[in-house]
Amino acid sequence: MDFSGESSNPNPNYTSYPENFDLIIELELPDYLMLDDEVLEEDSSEKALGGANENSGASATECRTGAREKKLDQRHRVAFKTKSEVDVMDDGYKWRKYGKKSVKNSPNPRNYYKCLSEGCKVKKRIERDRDDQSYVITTYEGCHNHQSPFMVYYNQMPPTAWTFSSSPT
DNA sequence: CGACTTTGACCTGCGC
DNA sequence: GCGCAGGTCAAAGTCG
Repeated sequence: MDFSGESSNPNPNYTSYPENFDLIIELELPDYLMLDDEVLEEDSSEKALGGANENSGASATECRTGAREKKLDQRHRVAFKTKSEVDVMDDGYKWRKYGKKSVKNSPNPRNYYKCLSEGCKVKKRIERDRDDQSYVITTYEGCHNHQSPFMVYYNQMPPTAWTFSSSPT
């Protein structure tokens, strides 16, 4: 599967999840299996941490850094599983690989990426499902402080130009 | 030559 | 305190 802008897009709606994607993916990507129970756990622990008010409506400006903030920020983590032959799917953001690590109990290495956008600290991890290697598990951590370049590109175009068809006509 | 990837070393958190 | 596992760094290598 190739999500790059110039090729056919399996689901054009996926471009709409830059900020609240933890919610939106579930609604817009029926082919994706949500694995974000970690996020739910963090939600439940929020009260114990003082009840910082930044639920699913949290904006990029509410991202935090630091020890306690880091824990809170994990609530901005979402994982989903996609059946794909390629490991890295182009989600419209620019990523730089910064690490690769073999994981215990998994024959497949885990790859680590950072968002290349200036000031954006979003990270993602990509690994193959150890039970079914035809699936790729992608975990996003943090929230972008900018729009997807892919989304900006389409925002600049008239709505009539929003054709995602790969038809050569 | 610049941008990006690779990969081994190092750091940190957690369980025992 | 120790060891293990996960996460990050940074130098070297690769590619366009």
